[in-house]
Amino acid sequence: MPKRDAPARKRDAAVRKRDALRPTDAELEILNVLWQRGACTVRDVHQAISRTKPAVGYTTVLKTMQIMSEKDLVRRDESQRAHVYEARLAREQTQRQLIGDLLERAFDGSATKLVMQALSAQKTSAEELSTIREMLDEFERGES
Amino acid sequence: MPKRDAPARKRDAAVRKRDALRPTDAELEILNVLWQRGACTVRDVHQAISRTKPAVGYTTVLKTMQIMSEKDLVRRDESQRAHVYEARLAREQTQRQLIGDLLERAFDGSATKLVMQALSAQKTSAEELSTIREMLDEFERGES
DNA sequence: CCTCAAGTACGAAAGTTTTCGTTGACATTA
DNA sequence: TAATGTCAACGAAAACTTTCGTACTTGAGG
Repeated sequence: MPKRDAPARKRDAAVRKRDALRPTDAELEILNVLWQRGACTVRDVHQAISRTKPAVGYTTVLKTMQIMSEKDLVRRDESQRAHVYEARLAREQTQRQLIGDLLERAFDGSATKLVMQALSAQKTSAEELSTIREMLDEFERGES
Repeated sequence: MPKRDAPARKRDAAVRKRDALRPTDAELEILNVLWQRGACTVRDVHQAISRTKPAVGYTTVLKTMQIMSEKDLVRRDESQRAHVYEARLAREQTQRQLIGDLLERAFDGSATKLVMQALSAQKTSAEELSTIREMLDEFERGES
């Protein structure tokens, strides 16, 4: 008869805590606001999101930000009545994490392939191409 | 009393059908096998995955592949007893889709920023850098 | 002190993803 | 043909995500 006993599968909250949590879509949307505007209250974030995305309730944003606080994706300053939230990681750090993740999951770890697809995913302008070229120069000086 | 009435939220399966579904983690793992080995039976995929990832049941893989078939992520040939599955999209297409998605969600649409983080996400070797440089040359010739 | 507005906290529901046990159909072979 | 093995289908549980209603708390004005 079916009855698997308490699988205790997957990462549990405690384990998850510090190991490079991948933000979900809704979380990333909130992080984008925090990165753009710096430390914010829930109301700030809610209003910012409402501008582009019409219908999402205040408490939905609040709840999500509370969860993000538990996951340690954001830091919360409770000294004021309206708590102030701040992204724990810099945007670039999270971006690298997301890319690293995608690299592993879909590109077999090959940054070259990823860059190649990134450039063909959308037409890249001449200026962008030369920006990237300069970047490569710097990388070559810095690393190898 | 709390009781929101049948929100019918989110994309429903029918709507989702054709519009560039983002494969989930488990789905992507299966797609990786299909891209690498071509058309496969469930058993093939299960064995391939078992090699790197120890404990995931056969029926789990089967069910996931059935769902992928419903979502049209894979095509299924039922003419044999052991159905044969094949990725519907080429690897590169899916990669571009995933990148496009990430670009929007976390990079404000800037491919340049993404490339920059991709290169710093992992140390890129000199050979890789020159490969990318060649790629840029081609792009410049081809496009602008 | 009382009320009102602005906040947070709580909990639950619905949606989505991942997991797998069980069943029954169909082959192979002893 | 009966036993054994392989497979797809089904259904459901558990984890994860998103959503929001409701209740409680607190500070400001009256």
